[in-house]
Amino acid sequence: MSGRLMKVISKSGEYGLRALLYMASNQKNKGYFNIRDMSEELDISFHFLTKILQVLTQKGILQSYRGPNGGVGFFKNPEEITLSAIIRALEGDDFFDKCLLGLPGCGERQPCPMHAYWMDIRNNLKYEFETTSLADLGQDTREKQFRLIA
Amino acid sequence: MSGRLMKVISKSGEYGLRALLYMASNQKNKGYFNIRDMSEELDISFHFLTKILQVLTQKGILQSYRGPNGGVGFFKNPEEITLSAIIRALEGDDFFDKCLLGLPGCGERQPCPMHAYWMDIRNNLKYEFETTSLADLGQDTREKQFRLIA
DNA sequence: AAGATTAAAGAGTATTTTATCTTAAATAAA
DNA sequence: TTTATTTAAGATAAAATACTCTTTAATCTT
Repeated sequence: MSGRLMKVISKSGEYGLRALLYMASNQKNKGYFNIRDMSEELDISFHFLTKILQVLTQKGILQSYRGPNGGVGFFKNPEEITLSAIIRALEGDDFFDKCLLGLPGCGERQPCPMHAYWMDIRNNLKYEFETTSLADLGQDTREKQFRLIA
Repeated sequence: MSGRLMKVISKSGEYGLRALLYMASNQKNKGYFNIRDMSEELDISFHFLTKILQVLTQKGILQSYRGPNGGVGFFKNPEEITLSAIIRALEGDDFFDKCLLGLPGCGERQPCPMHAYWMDIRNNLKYEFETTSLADLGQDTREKQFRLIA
């Protein structure tokens, strides 16, 4: 029962977010990011990362190009990509609506004991995530040289 | 990549918390709660629940008794059991200290891009969980007849 | 057009989490 | 002291998540 940690997001979520932060903080105006290079830079399994970025492409956050000098690039402008959109793409659309106790259909009509309490916290988190853009985080990462690897 | 939800706590965490809320909202001044009965009442696998409650006993939140009319009861007064203590017992002691990106050793000295931002959110959550007692939640549950089952 | 490069897709493996089943140990009651 | 009851503990199974490997499709270069 120990060893588990506040795992708000899955490994896929962690890796996807790290990749996006990497891309946003290494703004190149043209061209695509090579996934192999990124996987080595970030020390993430290449195939696994590929699949995660695929999802982000399917969700309309990234676009991809095959062939020599191919890779992935932003489809939307990082200014318009919220942390919320990223997390929802990677973790599921109902990410911010889940009951703390895991009860299905928990809500105003049939609340669990934690409902009102947890909703406040959740909504706060939701607001924070909705008002933070990838561009902001990327700029911070670049300027303050924040680390993206262990 | 869909179907995953904001899983702040594991199934063990959900079940353990639900059981504690059940106990706190069914205050009997003497005697122990029978685990079999609770497992049926809450629709949680008996053996799994037993193991979870075992952990809460080992962590000094509950006490247990074997044999006829045995069961589990509070070791500490629910007034003095914080939500924080419960979550930490069930999810690990470092629950509120984990990096959103999963980077080991993330902190002031070597922050990830999310560190300051996430720390604020985490600390807020931590504060909320530390200032909420099981007795309060249990009283609410009883008075407002909140549900603990699907 | 042929070959090289790169992401997409699918199948397969490993690890972790969740759940079950069996046996042991403690306690109580007859 | 025997039997019934109940939690503890350990072994096993199933499901979910994380990761790897192989093949395919798109694109570029020559």
